[in-house]
Amino acid sequence: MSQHGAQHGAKIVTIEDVAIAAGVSVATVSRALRDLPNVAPSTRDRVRETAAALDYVADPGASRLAGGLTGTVAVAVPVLDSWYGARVVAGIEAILKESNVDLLLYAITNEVERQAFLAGNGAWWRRSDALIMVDLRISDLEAERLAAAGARIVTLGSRTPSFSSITLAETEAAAAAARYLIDAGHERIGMITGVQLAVHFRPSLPRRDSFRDVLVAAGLDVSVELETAGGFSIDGGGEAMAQLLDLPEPPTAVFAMSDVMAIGALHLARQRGLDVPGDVALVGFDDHETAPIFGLTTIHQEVDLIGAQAARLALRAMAARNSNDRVEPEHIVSPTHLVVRNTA
Amino acid sequence: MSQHGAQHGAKIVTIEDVAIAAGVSVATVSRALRDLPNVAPSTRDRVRETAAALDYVADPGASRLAGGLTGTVAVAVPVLDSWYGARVVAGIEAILKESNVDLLLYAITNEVERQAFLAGNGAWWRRSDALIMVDLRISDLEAERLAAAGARIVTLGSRTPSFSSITLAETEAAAAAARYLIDAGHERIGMITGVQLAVHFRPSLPRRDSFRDVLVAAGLDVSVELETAGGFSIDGGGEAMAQLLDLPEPPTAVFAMSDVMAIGALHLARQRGLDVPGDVALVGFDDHETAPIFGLTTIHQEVDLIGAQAARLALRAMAARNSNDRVEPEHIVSPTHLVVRNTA
DNA sequence: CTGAAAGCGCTTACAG
DNA sequence: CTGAAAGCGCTTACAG
Repeated sequence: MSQHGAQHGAKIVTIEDVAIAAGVSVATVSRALRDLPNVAPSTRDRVRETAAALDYVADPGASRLAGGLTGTVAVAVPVLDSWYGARVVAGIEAILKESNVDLLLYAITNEVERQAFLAGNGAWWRRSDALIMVDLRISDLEAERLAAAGARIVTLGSRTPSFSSITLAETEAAAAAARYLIDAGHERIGMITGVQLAVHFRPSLPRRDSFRDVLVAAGLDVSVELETAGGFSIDGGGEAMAQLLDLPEPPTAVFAMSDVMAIGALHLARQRGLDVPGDVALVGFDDHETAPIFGLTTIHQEVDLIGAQAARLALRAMAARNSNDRVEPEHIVSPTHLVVRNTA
Repeated sequence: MSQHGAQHGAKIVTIEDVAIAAGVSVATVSRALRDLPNVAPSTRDRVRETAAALDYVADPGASRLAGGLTGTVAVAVPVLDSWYGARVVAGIEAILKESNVDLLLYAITNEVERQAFLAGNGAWWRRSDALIMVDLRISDLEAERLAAAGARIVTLGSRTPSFSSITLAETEAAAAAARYLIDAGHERIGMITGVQLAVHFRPSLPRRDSFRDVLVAAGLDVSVELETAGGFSIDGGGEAMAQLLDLPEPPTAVFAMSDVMAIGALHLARQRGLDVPGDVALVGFDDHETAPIFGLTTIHQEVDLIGAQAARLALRAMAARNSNDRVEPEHIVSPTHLVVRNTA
């Protein structure tokens, strides 16, 4: 006997075991278990019961090899250990688990990795039935190519014509934040963006653009020195804030494009003895779990829900493979709203 | 032609393509690429080059089916979207990526899932070469059985004789916290534990026990009402704190077994107009990224390092399968230390 | 509605 | 040191 089976020694139940026990052929077991047509209802039931009794689960590797599904969804995230990233992945996992689908996790941290990942020599391609890309840049052309090659993808945070997507209603949200600050009488407003992190990281761009647009429309100054980058970290947020406050003519209000950066900014302002919002008003983005504690005025987004929705879209894409339909991409825009607390 | 290959359409390079291109048999390619003995150095080099040129990667499913490795490590965590959980997973991912090993992620949230997971009908068993269990309870007996069945496991946060492990030097740390508070003159000390979360979640137990031991040794009161559970959440920490403060004779110092709970506790104390540490001193555990911002006195642990170490142990366990050695389990104790800031 | 057979891409004895 | 062959556990045409 080969060494095989000796390693992860649990007596593995194969499709043949089920076939014998149910008194049918392996082909019938295969069909019955996957709900394919042309199986007598009574047979289907019997096979199902035997399989359940035997605790049978099809080997994903063998299944895929033979042309079936792997029962796996790949998830690619730029930053795993951020509040947002972790929550989205957790949200995805919870839904996949319900359908008994496994999750293959990839952290794609830079452009080189991103390219290699999408290129196709990447592993997800042969190990999963669908891919969820979290806040990873993808051009319409890239998406089109991948779709043509048969990839099943769900994009989160960016949108292409080819794949289902979930994007934030952040244009509206950022605009709302801008209007709120303008209505409060601010005329010099700074921004802490996240761009430093990487070119391939989408979300801060529309956020920034729409915020800026409102300022422009209101005739306010939007010169470059009013825009700093905080790299989506606490310390980065603090440094960005310092830079803004050190300006000859510092802003009286600041919009930070993530709560984590806002927290850093808030801390720095207070360290300098400034009153927030008295001396500088501050608006964040995310509604982080600690936002209530800091009394942070911020833009709320439904992070948990987003993950769940992405998972459901991915599941739908997998299922479609069975029926061989090319599913019509579905585009979800996740709502956001301004939560006014004490910093603005 | 079957539908196969049509789905994830990228022209997949197989071992046969490499064999033909290199002018050898597939067996030789297989051996050369996996560094098995009995391959002429020149052949090995040639095969390697051709494989690289062709961007060949062995199909993990096929490889495992035939008795080889999957190139995958499974990771099981109780809570994915906690500061600790996310960081550990991120730390693991970073190291695995270096070796081109994929990560299969499972959230194991309750005892039922835990049992099913370890039982062997769980999917990781046939999909990965090793498993990293993060803060999941496992008895010596369970571990022994799994080891006998050939499982390759690394436990993080608990320790068994059978598998390599990483545990925190938390006994010392908790004791240090206790002594620190006692030396500061506190005679009535409360605890906010995390136990509510679940029985299967290890870490808070030794933490609690050793803290308690020092109190006992110092002759202090350790009656049950001084111990509350905060479920590892901000709000839970706040509620636990409220409970302690509402005691007829409230504690003058509190040890929260996670920073997140400590933050909730701190917030609640301040909401009640109490001065920290003037009215109640507070010590946390973790050294969370916001701990400096809150000025939280806490116990620092090397979360990033822990993940990396776990990944390396798992990689070692995988490699050992090749040489068929049963690796001697390695037990790492990760250092911790008290960081004194402003809350105690 | 069901089964026998081929084949997916690998690895491992077995010969040479 | 190398190759031909068997087989891992599945799914899918192809017959019936």
